Amino acid sequence: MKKLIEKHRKLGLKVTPQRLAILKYLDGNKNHPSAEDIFREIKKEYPTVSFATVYNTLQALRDKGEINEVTIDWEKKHYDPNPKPHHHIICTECNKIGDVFKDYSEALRLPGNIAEEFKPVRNHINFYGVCRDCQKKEKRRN
Amino acid sequence: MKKLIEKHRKLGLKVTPQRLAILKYLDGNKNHPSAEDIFREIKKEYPTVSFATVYNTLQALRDKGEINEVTIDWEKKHYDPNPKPHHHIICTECNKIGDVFKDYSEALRLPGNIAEEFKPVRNHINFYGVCRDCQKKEKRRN
DNA sequence: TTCCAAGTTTAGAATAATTCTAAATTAGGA
DNA sequence: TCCTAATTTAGAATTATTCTAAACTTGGAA
Repeated sequence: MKKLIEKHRKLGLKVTPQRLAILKYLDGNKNHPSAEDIFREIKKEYPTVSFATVYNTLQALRDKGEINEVTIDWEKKHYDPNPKPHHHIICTECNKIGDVFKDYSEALRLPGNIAEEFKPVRNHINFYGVCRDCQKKEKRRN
Repeated sequence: MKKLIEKHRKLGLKVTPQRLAILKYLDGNKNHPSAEDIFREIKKEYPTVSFATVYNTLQALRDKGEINEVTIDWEKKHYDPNPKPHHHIICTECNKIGDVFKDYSEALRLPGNIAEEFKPVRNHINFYGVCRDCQKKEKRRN
């Protein structure tokens, strides 16, 4: 709590109550919330909070490298407070997102012809699959 | 031309003039056009064509597996008439998209813990980099 | 060749995530 | 305590995409 505040002051971010609420909500959160998820949560404590505040804060945190924008869901961005690079898997049935902590970088060399056209900087793997819950539902249907 | 028509009739798609124009525009196109790119092109020949037609056709083709939706650009979808699975690289400066034809699937095993939670079905790698033109521009600026 | 049902096209409205605006407020260093 | 730069807010704007419902076409069948 104190640490959260100090950490963000040091980053040059003013710590407003709304921001603090967002920081607390994100801290350690493994659910890959969307901006709306965050907005709804913060609204409970600060009923007048606006979407702009949520987006502003998320952008500031992203620019400071504190959070990752997750773009595996075409519908909307999700936010991941784990700034360590990693990959994601999404359930094609329910859109649940999971983390994939494994460094594949050795294997991800670009073929020569395209390496001439582009200087690669980073990469991200999107895995698509079916989560446990949806596998169960599938079975029930059959 | 004749082949394009026959091929799509066989897929159960009615071949209208607008569709044929879209098919011809996409055939062999390596530029990863967006829906708007396609719309603007078709509009030259069919000034009353609507976005709905472009999107309908693209969806039909996608559902038949004839084209791939490319989602590497968060701003908008792009369309790739090469139905063979492959990966993409996007220039972080100008959003130009390139194809990466290499099968990485052997290397992309999921770690055990996440494999218990999700049954993987497919994957797609997004590479981010800087294209030749933008590398040149960068140099000029320095 | 003609007919017709199912599929397609169209203009425009609707949707939804995100960004912008400009005025009011607040954090936090001096 | 003050002050300025950053932040918040409500609401409007933006943008890609989807939806709607009426009019029109396609292509197989009679």
